[in-house]
Amino acid sequence: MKTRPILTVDVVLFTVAQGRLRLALLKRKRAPFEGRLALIGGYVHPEDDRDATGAALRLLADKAGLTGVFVEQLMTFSGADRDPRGWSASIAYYALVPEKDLAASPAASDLALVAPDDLPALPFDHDRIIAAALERLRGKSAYSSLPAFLLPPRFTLPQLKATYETVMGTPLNDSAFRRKIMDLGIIEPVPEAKSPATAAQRRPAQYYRLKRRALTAFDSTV
Amino acid sequence: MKTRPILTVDVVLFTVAQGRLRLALLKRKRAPFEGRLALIGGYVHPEDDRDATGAALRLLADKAGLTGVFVEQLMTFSGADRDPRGWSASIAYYALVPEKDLAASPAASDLALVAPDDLPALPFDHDRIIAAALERLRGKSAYSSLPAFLLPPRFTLPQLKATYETVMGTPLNDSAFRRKIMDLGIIEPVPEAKSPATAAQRRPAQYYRLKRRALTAFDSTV
DNA sequence: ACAATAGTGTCTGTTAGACACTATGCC
DNA sequence: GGCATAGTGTCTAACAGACACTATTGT
Repeated sequence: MKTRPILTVDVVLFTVAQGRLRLALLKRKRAPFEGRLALIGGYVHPEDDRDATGAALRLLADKAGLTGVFVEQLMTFSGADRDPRGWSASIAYYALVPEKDLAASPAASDLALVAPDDLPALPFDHDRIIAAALERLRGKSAYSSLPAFLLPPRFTLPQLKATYETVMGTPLNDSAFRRKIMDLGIIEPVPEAKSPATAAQRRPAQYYRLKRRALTAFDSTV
Repeated sequence: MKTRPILTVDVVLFTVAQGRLRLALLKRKRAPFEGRLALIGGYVHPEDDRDATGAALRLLADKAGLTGVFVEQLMTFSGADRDPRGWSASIAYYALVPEKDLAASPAASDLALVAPDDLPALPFDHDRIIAAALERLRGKSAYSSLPAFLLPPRFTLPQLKATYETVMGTPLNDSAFRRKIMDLGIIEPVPEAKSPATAAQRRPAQYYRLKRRALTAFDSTV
């Protein structure tokens, strides 16, 4: 048999930090493009990985020190020219992680958090992968609970609204947002749980959480 | 280096025939599952294929005798268990083709046209791939011109409406359909072109066509 | 009482569905 | 003129944005 194509996985890891949507890049430790910032990626390990999603989760654990992250397959980028090593296919994923989880990771210091507008020049076709991930994240956020995965397990509606606004880049109407999010039926109030009141935020807010289904990583068909 | 995973491409080829949505399956000519009906698929050929989309188009040309088909990447199915040959990844595509093109293909007699409700037992995880393709086709049809690729280059609005209804499986409101399709701005009337009137269809209908952009195969990011 | 944010109720403009209506061709 | 399908106009109900209003806390 002739040599098979290279098969890799790349993960676009999103978070919201300092009020902006950012993605985590990592300095490559090996050739090609050693030392350059790039997406979190690596080879599929057929012995270790149950499937490509498993490979994505392993990469997030090994290289970013993260477990229990939301990941979803984006699409596969392939071709003869995208990798100097030869014909390759990269199964791309995007992942959403709360800022605190990132900060608490043992690998936090390795990660460069950059806003999509401030991307450096990236190796391979990682700029195309990021563009596709952004488009998917924004498109899907409009009618799903996606941005909630950028928040801690318990969050208030004002926090959730702010996260949607950060992801989408547009301000939202308050009452319309509440109506829509409740109609979607994807979150539920946490009984008896209100956010602490502070000097700045007088009235406490009700805590909500995503309704039970995969709070952990999962792979959806859409 | 350890052995690399198997990389294949599979295509879910849709058409509308006898008023129903159908997909084309092909008898496998090689092991594993020789002689069984399955999706149109095969190995990626790094020497021949520019990228995975190129491989999908090559497979459609070689195995189904079709060129100029609309194809779009669906997602990639991977894992240790889906193929008896070992850890594999299949980059799945779906394709839309007018019934007449299929009938005119030299390979027409090789293709089995089956409705999604009447699928035989399929090898690999082809049932999952088909389920995902159906969900994508239906989901995306609601707000795009996708179903138009199931029709000839020139079509009437009643034909287009019937195709949407066949794909979605639900009846549509006539005037709302016209409004929406015109608002989307994806089709335009063919000047001076009306369908012939018949005994059954007294009044001729205006022909429309998709507005110029990729009428040929293309690969979109969403 | 007041400041500050959380949360609700209501008005209004836009849009999608229902459906009656008109238009065009062949017999 | 009648029939069959193409295509349009209009009424209405559902929904999203705007925004004023009430609610709840700490000082």
